[in-house]
Amino acid sequence: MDKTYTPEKIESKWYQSWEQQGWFEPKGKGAPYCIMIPPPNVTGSLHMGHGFNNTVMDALIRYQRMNGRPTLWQPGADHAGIATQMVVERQLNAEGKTRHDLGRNAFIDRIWAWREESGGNITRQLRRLGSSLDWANERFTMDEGLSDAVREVFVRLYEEGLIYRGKRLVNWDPKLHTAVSDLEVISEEESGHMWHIHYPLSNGQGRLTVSTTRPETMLGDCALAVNPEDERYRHLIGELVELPLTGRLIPIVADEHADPEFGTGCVKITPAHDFNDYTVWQRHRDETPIASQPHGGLINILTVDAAIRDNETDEDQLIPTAYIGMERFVARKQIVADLEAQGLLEKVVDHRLPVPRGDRSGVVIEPFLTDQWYVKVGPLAKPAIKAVEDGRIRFVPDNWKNTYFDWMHNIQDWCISRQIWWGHRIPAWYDAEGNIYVGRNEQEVRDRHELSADYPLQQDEDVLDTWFSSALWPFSTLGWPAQTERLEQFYPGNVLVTGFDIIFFWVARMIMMGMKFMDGQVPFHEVYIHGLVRDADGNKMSKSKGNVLDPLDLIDGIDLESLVQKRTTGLMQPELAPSIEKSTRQHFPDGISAFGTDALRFTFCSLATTGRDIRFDLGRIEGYRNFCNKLWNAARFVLMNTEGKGSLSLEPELELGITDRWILSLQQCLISQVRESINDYRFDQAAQAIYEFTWNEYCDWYLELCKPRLLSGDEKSARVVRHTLIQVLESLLRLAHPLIPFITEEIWQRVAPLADRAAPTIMRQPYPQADEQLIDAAAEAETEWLKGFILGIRQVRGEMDIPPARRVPVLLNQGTTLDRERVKAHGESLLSLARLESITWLAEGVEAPESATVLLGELKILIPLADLIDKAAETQRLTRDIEKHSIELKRSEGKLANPNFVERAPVAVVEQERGRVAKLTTTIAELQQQLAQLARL
RNA sequence: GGGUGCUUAGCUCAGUUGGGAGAGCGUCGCCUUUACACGGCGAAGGUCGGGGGUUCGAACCCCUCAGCACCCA
Repeated sequence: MDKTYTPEKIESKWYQSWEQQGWFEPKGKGAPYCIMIPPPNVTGSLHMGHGFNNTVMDALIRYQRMNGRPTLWQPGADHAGIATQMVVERQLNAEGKTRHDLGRNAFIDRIWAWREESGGNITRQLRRLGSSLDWANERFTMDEGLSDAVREVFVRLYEEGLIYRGKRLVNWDPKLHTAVSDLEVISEEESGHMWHIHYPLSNGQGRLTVSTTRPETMLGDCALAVNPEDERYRHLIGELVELPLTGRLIPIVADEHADPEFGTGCVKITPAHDFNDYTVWQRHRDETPIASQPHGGLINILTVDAAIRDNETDEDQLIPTAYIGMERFVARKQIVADLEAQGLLEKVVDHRLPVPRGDRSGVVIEPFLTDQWYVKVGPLAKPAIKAVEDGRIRFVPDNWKNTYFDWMHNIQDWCISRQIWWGHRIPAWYDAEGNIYVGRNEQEVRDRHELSADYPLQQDEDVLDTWFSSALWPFSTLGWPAQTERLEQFYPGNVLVTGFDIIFFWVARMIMMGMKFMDGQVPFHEVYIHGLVRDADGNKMSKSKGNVLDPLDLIDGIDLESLVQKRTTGLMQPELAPSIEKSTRQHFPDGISAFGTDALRFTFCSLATTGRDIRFDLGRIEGYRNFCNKLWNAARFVLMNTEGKGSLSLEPELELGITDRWILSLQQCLISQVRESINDYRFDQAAQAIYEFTWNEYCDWYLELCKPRLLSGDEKSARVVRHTLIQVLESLLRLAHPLIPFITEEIWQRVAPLADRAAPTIMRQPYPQADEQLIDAAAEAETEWLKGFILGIRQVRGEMDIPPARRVPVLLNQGTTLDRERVKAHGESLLSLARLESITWLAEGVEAPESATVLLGELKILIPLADLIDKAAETQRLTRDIEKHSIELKRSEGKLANPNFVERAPVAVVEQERGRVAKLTTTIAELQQQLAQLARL
């Protein structure tokens, strides 16, 4: 083995071999275990969140696979309708073309071509992460099978009346020219203004002042509203005002939507361009003054580009000619200017307001009146709520169910149509009369409705929301609507692993759809919600902030210039490049060095606590790379001492020593702990337990304790050591494999034959199980004594700056028979680990020389000062020690002096306190005696 | 406005049912001791956000205040 752990040498080789041998496929009998991958966007690339998410899933999958269960981790990607279309449109733009130049079919061909090119990116990343996905059954939401499922679900829901088409206000993205769902709109507070505008009363007796943040929409006003309780305006209800710039007369209505505290307390109602106004309009639309407005008051004034539209032939001058064709913000400026010129603008005040933006395009979303398809969610939500309420689905951590319930209880109908080309085309056909025919395909529609082959039908131009197909993922990937064996075996899945950001988008919808189409069976029994990966400063990682990290860059490393390059190209807002470059240079002055997959995975695991934010800083991953190196070198040591050294089995004539029994005992404890932690999704605890055992017990103590035994010439003892070294390491490798698959496989291949366990892969070896027989409290106690002895001496050495090369003599005084036995038994270990020159029992009645003292229970360990130790330093050390202990003693005595404590606290606690006092008292006495002696000499 | 979560060592975070606060990184000493300097040994460092309450006893339970973050309207 190489002296230093070099991950790149082992990682690609093993993954290829695993995949080729088919070890990722579900095999065997027993209870199946299944996880569906949250499908990444096919054209995207994995970010740290994916890395984290997939590490956790792979750890679970490898764990269960080693437990012998037929294990399926279902891979695949979704088609990411809007995002993907945007990418390809940008490519076209760069060529000076638009999608309309190509036409629908050619454009879609082009997207498929792009998918071929970019889809491999994600799967390559997943492979580099070590993900043991069942690649032979990879799925894509636009594949034929999954598209069948989409059509089937659409038709069935439509036939049940759970999908309908309606003209509604939607969130309209004026850049992408499509409706988007509520969830795809991000509302954040931005600086804006509040305009106070005068609307003259039609009777010439004054005016009413309204406050608005969107003056340009006034062209579509159908009323003003005041609060019915508002004394200031009550007398005006029912009167008419003149809508400035248009001359149209509109009524003043009473509605609670008008907040007397907000602005002037008088608000304009523009139902076609504001969701709240729309509901106001619904309440008042039957009242004549509003009903008699053009279009019944529901007046749209914008084009799909969010520019002021032209008048229709029968509308006369509804929209003033001056503004026609103006983009919305240009129109705003002009309208405000015109109002001001007419003396109708009272004032403009600065105002912070939430501005809705499309999560893909970044432009301000416009409420817009269009025909769209909706899913009526209420009836689907009911059983989905119940499933979580009665525990058929469990959220981990549990409190996320509240988030789920909140949303499910207030759920809105889901707008599922998108005015784009890339996606599942809505299986609805129209005839010239406006009839709608829904079916699995055109032929079915014709057959069902007895339409002749030449009867003209036009398919709906729109496609479905990507999440519509993602919602079917847990069963569509398994072959549904066909009743396949895989579906039978792996639905429902065991756990869904995801971040909390898509509980609404995806988790809830999967539950609804799964239960609807799989006979009420939930799609998974547990939902493990983990935190979101953030940068070292706690900021969300995003391309526009320029703080994203590619997991592969942590695995392979990247130099600074390439990193800057990567972060500053392809930006939606190129003007951010300089600041991104600056902060990148600041955060990564030397670029990123190569840490390897295992170190990255171990880091992710150790960050998997119950919190919601996961800050990722390089210090952590570096530490775990060092851990891998430690494991590597420990293995190297073990192999150096075991390979070619004859039989390593525990022959009958051999007997385990104390420390052998000790490390084996600890390991059983570790195994239970790790199993428990993984079962609870506490990968941080699993990782920490493995780290701690490997480094702080196995390497720091067991390996060190082995050295003198291997060199002692006692062949029996050496054989026992070799046996134990290899057994513990072999088991440890299996235990750690789900977290760090590559290094464990690489080492295991060398180690397993020595432990009589040779096999083609560690992946399909049994996961370790604690053996109660090996738990050995006596060995643990004795080893603790041994460690205490050594630590005491090391402490003195450390504090006195005695170099390790300098061996020191030690005198022992007092102590019990047990101490004498133990000193005898572990003499070699003590000499070696504490770097002693000699151990001598002080003869009866002989005065001890000037010494530094360590207390180990009754035993006094003396290190003669000679020329080693500074008397003043030792005095200081003792004094400080006495002080420390005295403070503790005082506290304990205080407690015991309180009768309430003695009476009411449990006996064990009181006893513990008494024991503490006794021990501290003698310790302090000993130390004081030592101090006095030192002073006397 | 409603909701959720957070505040523990310089930094990032653990902390089981209430019974003497821990880790990693960083810092400071000593050390090329033959697996490992991606290392070894030792050390320093905390009023557990503030205040109040319950309790014999609170980082943990309750109330309150402050700050931060996120979600929903």
